[in-house]
Amino acid sequence: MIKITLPDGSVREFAPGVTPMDVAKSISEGLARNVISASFNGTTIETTTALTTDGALILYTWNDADGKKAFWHSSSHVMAQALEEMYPGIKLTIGPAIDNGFYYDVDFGDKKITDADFKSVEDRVLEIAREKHEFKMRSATKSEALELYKNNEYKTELIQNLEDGTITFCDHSTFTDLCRGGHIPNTGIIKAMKILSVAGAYWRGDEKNKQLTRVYGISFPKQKDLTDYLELLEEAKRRDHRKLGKELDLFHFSPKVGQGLPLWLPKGAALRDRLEQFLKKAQKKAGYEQVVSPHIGQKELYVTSGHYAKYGADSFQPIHTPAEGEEFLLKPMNCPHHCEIYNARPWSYKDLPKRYAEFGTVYRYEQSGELHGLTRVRGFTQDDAHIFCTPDQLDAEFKNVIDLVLYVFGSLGFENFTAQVSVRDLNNPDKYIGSVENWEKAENAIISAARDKGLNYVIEPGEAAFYGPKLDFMVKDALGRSWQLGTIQVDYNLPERFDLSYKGSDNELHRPVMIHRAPFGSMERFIAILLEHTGGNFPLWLMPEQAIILSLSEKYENYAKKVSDLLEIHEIRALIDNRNETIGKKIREAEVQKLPFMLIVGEEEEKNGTISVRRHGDAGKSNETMTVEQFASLVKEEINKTLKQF
RNA sequence: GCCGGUGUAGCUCAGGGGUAGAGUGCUUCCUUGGUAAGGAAGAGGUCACGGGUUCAAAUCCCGUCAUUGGCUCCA
Repeated sequence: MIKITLPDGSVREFAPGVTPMDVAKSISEGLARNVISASFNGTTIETTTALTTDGALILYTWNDADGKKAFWHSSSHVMAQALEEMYPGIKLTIGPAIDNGFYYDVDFGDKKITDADFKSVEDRVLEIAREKHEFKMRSATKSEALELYKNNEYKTELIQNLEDGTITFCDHSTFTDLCRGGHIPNTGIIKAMKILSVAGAYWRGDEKNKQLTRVYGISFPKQKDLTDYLELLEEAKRRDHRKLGKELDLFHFSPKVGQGLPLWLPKGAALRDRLEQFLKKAQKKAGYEQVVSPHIGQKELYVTSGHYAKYGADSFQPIHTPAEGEEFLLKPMNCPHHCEIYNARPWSYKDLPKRYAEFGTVYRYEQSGELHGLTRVRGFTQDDAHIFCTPDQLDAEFKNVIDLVLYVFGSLGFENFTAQVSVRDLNNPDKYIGSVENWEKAENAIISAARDKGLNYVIEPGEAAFYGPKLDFMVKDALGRSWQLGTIQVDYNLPERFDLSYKGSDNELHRPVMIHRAPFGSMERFIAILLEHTGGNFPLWLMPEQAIILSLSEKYENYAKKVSDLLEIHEIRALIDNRNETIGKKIREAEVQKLPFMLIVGEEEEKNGTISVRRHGDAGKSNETMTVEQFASLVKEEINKTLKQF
């Protein structure tokens, strides 16, 4: 008897020799439709594999990550088959599943695939899918495998690196591929498939190698899922911060100024300023002190910090200076400057921690192909701070920073986030500087802080910065996309390099520990992500303009002004639209501009001393008439819902 | 940096070897309105830049720049 664990957690028994599809067919109809893969003792089982040992068989459904992976990996085989049929002579390399779909890297030789060809490939994939070919795994010897791929240097290279006896193929229909496994039972489950894009990708990710064509696809068990997915992509396009930034007049790029150097327009600058004031206020309460440092520093500064050796001359932006033997660089980070601020005088343990904060603009020469809107730029402002503390204070300081980050996220409506603890890659010790003991101390401090604060965290080996481990906050936006925002990093290295010290109670000099932290990360990136998360409908407290007064005609101009003055007393930011346009048009434009409140004033309102309040997005609803005072308390109440005291 | 796409009016975009197009915005006039576009007239472009092919280039070819989808990178 074989015990089967069903996706709902219940267990059933089956005779030896059943296939996952047999299992699927024998259980409830609804469940059977959802079963797309199965695994036995953690190993994915192919349809032809007979189950002969007792144990728990887990059936994957579309809702499991592993199920999706098997589904998409199988889809990539079918796509490869279609491509091989349609473009004879091409060389297949690898075709894995990714977070959203799958790709296949193909050497098209002298052939080319373009957008116009996608449809016919998709059609062929679905045609093959409908024929319900089973995916069957089989073992092969190394020499067999090499023989099959004698004309494909990529697969040959892969096979050379495999142990004899571990080589397996997967067959379906007329197609065979070198494959580790992890498939759905048959192609028939693939009901919808789309090629999303093609892009260049280096063989094995190495830019010295030949560039292949990466064909990206996605597939689903239902047509509706594909439609929904494409709709999500459309929504993402509508929320693209580059598009919204233009529509809402927030920022602009000028080729004359240079690539990756954003210009902040008045509204965008106001938004930034509001965010900065918000954080400064919280930081003041948390005991931070603002400092200011210049935009450039001597090359020597970065030689001392170790960044120069680590990143190389090419990633710094030098500036021309009069020839006095000095060499200046635009600062790519604020930490060395802050270290020197700390060094301005000697400190006692009684003075620590020192918390230096600065909205510091930094410049990094990012590769041109990397630049992307505001999320990847060459000049940006970090909401940086460096905390210098005694080793004893590290734990408490780290936790304080976590509290600050959580406060920031809460006030801006990011509720869905996880924490990532980035630690060393133990197999690659040369990548890091600093002593092993210090690294261990720092890593343990971060992990215990994350645990004690009840964060939902994962540990990622190999993701640490070269000078220390870090805790990054990964935020999920309204569309479910994950972004890295705030970061907190422990650093035992820079205090050493800059010879930072404090006098302890034992009258001896000691080395402080340094924490780098940036809740927003960078103003540019944060605003970009906030734009995409909110679709431009920022929290009310942050909105550059919270309301707009729409006069019904020019006759009510004076009353509109009166309302505006009253709003100012209540500290509500409002615009007036007195233009000679119809009220419908003014409303439409205010809606497009995403103004939270539209205050309509006409004859009736003037007579009663009231305003008619329309909320953004309230199409077709009847609107409330109230006094300015009532409106002001409504706004305050709304703001207090998101913007808490720190 | 590498591979592909794109670059036409402030914005969104059509067109295309032989007077440059639309919608919207802008200006002026009419209209003075009740919850997502009132009407009319007008101004506005070296078709990214440089070179080549051609009787003729915005259109075809090459290069540059910018931008965009990826790859590599991300202190």
